[in-house]
Amino acid sequence: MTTQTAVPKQRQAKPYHHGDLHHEILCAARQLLEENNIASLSLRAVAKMVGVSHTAPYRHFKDKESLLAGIAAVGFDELAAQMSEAVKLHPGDPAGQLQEAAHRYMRLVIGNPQCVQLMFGNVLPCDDTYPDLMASGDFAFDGLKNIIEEGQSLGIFKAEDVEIMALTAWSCIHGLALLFIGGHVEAAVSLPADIRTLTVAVTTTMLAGLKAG
Amino acid sequence: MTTQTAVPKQRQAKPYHHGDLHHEILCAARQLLEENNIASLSLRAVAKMVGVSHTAPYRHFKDKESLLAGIAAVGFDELAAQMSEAVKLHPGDPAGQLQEAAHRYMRLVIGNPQCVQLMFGNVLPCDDTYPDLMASGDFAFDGLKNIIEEGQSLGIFKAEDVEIMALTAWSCIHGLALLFIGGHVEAAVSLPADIRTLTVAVTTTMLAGLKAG
DNA sequence: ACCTGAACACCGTTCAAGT
DNA sequence: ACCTGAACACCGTTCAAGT
Repeated sequence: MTTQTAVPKQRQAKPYHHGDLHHEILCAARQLLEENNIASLSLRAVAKMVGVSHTAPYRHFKDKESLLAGIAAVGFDELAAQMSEAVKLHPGDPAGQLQEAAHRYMRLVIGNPQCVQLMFGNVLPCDDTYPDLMASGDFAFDGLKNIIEEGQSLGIFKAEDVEIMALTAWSCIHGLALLFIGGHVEAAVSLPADIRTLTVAVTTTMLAGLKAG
Repeated sequence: MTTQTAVPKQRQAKPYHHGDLHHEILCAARQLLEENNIASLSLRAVAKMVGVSHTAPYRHFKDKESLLAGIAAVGFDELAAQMSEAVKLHPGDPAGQLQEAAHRYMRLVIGNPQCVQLMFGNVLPCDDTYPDLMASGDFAFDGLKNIIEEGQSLGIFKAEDVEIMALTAWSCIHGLALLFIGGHVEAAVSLPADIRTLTVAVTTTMLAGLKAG
């Protein structure tokens, strides 16, 4: 009996259930979220998909809201990763970094529309209930500010308030992305509605406003 | 008995119930929507607030979704009204019209954040299930295009694609408004976070990009 | 015509109980 | 420690029945 108890726990064949239920619930919830909309995501459906009882998720998430916050946090992490990737791809070229970041922002939003609605749609509280939620968002915004500052020091961007210029750039592409996934761009623009063309056009106009006269 | 039946129906003291239950339900739903978030709006709570049974709303709205679409339609109507108001206030001054429209857009979004999330948050289907929903949105966008065209004919805006320029302007202010009500602007911008200042700054930059070189 | 009440299937959450 | 099943209050929706 003493030798049996020495066997490492994680090597036992599915002792009760999964090895990483936390992660599995998060993945299943993300998938179900994108399949329908955010209102019809049910904790019980997530549990059924993973194959556990409908009360099992409460071991890993305090709330339904807490699970939603977990999904949103993954989304913000991916957003921050895309932004730093855009910076790396165009060293010394702030305008190119901004264009690249815009395209990646659009691609991420269009690829995960419901997750984006969760991240930006006033579903989670803005206060510090979920501290790690906003952390990645702030990180992404810091990257944006760095791009603006580099452009200013190179003399190609106007020498105005960095935060406001960064916010302007963010607003532009964020607005386009959200209007697009809401179907409002297709309703408004008659001709091509090609995502890449639209992104280039909007970003170019925005850049023209940011650039030094 | 015959004289009694001649009394107009709407004068009888609350014969069964209200005179305009449709409108009352819509108003109560709007109020409850803004008090909490969109997920926790319940048809039964609306019915209780109005003072009817929880099945009465089904006489006036096919669905919960149909009620939500009704709320969103009111929002789009108000948006369109604000936009045409902005045009009237600054005749012959497209740049001023755009600034005015931006301020009114911001005010409306900040005043009814949950309604805006309903209008633009991928809650309702994009297809023609609710035809009058997008109609007001299109009307507002047409007004925006008219402003751009007037600016082009006056020679103060670039002579590029009107729809894309209008979409750029819309994206800018829409993005700022949605980031603001999501609490992301306060998290990002350190200093004033004054709405009017931000709106002027973002709109000015956007206008600089739209203007002819 | 317009509204009600019972009924059904679903949901989030809690809690004592199982291994 | 981790998971289950019964239980509770709530929800959207339907339908036969009331005035």
